[in-house]
Amino acid sequence: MKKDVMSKLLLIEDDHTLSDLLCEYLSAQGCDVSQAFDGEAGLQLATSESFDVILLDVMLPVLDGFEVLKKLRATHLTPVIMLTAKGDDFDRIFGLELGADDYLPKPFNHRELLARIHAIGRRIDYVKQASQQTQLMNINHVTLNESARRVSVDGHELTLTGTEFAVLYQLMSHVGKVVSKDTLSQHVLGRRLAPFDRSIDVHVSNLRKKIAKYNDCNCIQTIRGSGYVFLDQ
Amino acid sequence: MKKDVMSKLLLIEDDHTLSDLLCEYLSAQGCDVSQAFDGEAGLQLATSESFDVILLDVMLPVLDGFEVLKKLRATHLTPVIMLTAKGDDFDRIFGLELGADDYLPKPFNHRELLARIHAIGRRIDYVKQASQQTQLMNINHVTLNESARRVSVDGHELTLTGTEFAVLYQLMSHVGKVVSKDTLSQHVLGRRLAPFDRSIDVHVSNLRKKIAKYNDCNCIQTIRGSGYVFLDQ
DNA sequence: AAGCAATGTAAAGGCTGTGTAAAGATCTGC
DNA sequence: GCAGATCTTTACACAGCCTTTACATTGCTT
Repeated sequence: MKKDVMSKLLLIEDDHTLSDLLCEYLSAQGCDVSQAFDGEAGLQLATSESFDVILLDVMLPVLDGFEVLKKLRATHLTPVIMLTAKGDDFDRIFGLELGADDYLPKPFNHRELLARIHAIGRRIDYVKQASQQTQLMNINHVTLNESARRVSVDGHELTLTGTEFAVLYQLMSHVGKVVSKDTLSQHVLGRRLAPFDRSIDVHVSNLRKKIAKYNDCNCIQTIRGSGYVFLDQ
Repeated sequence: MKKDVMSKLLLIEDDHTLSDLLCEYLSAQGCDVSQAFDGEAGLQLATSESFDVILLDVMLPVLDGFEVLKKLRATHLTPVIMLTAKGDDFDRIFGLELGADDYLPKPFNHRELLARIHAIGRRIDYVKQASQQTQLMNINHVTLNESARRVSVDGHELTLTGTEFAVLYQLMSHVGKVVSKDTLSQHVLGRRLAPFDRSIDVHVSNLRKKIAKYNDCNCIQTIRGSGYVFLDQ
């Protein structure tokens, strides 16, 4: 929901002045921006780290933007917004058909760029959210009914608070996957996890206690330094 | 990939001539297009059926495009591409910040519109695909599950510390390539490698010991003076 | 072969993340 | 405005594990 902040971006642009300017603006808007100044360096970075969005200039030394995009798409699905001085249709269409997500002709308004970055992030969040929706889950002795907001353990109904339910729902809808405390905090409490904030720990502790009353399956495991995971089996 | 054909579209546009023209073109390209000629009718259709993408003109009778978008977003997450005669920045930014996925100023090339429709469809497919498949690496007897943070050797589950997992992940995601200690230190420990810092060596040592317990494949090799490499087979 | 630098690895603090009880703050329904 | 429920903060105990240290070993250079 508040993913707006902290997009991890890669800016591939050979004009140092423009690159620094953009970098400064986007950083001020809460993005984490990495820079590359030619196609090869950009591709190298793009394939070795993972970014939320890549901003890719078309006119680049060493390897041009289209080449970078083509090679990147051979292995990676990272969203790409192409930037270009050339404003003609053909270029735009070519970029989009090669697999770019968006295309922004220079000169552009910085705020429009940010808005387009957000648009892509938002769409991805929506789809992820939609694809994880399930009504009734029954995993490892625990049954969770999403729409009725009810949970039972081996048939024994639990009395959970809203937050406890939300935590359990997050964990159960990602069975077997580690869910970070930050993710939990954002989805359950609606805020980033602040240092020394122990709320999530306490909710998990209470949740475990309530579940353990009827079955000591230890279904909620701690992954030190990473988060919590709901175990299947 | 094969989503190219048969996108289900809703075109909300009051100019009948343009609407029919677009409709004809998009249909010829294999899209299933519904038409609405004012904002209210469009919103009605948009909320009662489900579309892959909605093409929304800004200047509309009864309810303008922004209003339609705002009301639609209250309940639906359908992708929206806004179309407008007004080319100014503010309009575009406003639309994007309201929740539009893309923004295309008139007059536009039909092929560009199609390319942008496809770009959105493609992104959605990618995300769906990515969010339902667990990232599994299986190299040289070692299986690593990224999202669950679990590792097994010939089927035997390993108990790794967070740092050991991170080191192994770095090495395995660059199979066959030498990863320098400095790179490892930066990605795994979050700091440059300082002189006399032996942490990485120790973690690699512990990792090897744990893996060797189940299979002495010596998959992690030392490249003296350069770093470490995870060997395939 | 000697010497040096890079690496392997066991062991020992010491720091950090986590569990949990209890107190304090905030919300909610009446 | 009150009472009860719920959430957050605080505090302390504890375990895990990261780093350091020290010494052994390896491999390259001359």
